[in-house]
Amino acid sequence: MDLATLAMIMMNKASKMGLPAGGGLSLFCPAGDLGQPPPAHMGIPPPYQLDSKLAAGLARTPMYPFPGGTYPYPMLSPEMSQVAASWHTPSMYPISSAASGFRSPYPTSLPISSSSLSSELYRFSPTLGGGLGLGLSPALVPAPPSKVDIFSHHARSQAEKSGGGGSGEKASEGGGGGSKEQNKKPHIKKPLNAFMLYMKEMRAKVVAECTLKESAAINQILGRRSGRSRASNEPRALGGRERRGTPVMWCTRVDTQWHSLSREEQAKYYEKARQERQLHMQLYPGWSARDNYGYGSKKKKRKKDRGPAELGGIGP
DNA sequence: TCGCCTTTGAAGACA
DNA sequence: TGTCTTCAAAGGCGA
Repeated sequence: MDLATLAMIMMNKASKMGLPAGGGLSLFCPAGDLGQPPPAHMGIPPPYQLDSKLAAGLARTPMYPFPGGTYPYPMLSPEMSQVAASWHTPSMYPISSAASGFRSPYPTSLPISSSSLSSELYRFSPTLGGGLGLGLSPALVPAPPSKVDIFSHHARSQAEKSGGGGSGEKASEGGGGGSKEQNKKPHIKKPLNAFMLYMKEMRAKVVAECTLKESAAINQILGRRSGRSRASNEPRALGGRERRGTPVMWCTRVDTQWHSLSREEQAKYYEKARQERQLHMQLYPGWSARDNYGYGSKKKKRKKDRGPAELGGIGP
């Protein structure tokens, strides 16, 4: 990526930051002059990924506005910023799996080794977020954290994985109680998948066009498959809402279904999701989706418990 | 205040 | 290997 391209991305991002979410999505532009949504990395709101409670504590932390980023990407060094920006060039994936030591299912091309990541990146491990100036620009951080701090999250994660160190942090730190552990260990959220990224972009549009607020209804609109559950646009009640007597009217004012997107359009989001995963892996090496299993030990979705009728039996 | 609702996709767990 | 489960976002709403 040349400097001009990079500058353009940054300028676009900057301009988008002031726009309402979903703004500029030509797909719904009244003028309809473009007919193509903007690149997927253009319209995502500012980064946010940590648990909201934690995010509140980090609210004052300057974050690198990674285009389309979902995580609280810290203010990276100029070098890392360029790397992050360059990830938006197709086929440029910065991870050197051999060097970094964590899985990398994707081809790599950028010459980033573990040394180039070094503390510049690892210092932003969420473990450090509490008191070590997470996200502060390097210029504002008087002294880099110790090596132990830098790798604490990674080390702990690895220990937990290997089973060594005994049930890892959950047992040693949590002491059997999940809440205490959560207070100590920031909750690193999963990277968003393609559909989630798409939903994030389109939500505002659906809210505006359909005057809907309920996320369940919005998600249903965005994710519905044509012919899957309904042949027409008659009002439909959500499962739960139906039980509660609150039918959700089907919105016909926008055509926002994920499945109605062209392959190219969907590919943008898949690509973006892939970049998100790559960045997530770099920011939180050693993190595993398993780490979030049972987070809060309350959200237990049990789709299997739902009746087949609720499941639709109308899947693809 | 907590958890459900709803969607797709990624990834871990398990048989 | 295939299937199942959980979790990501989001905000309203019932318990």
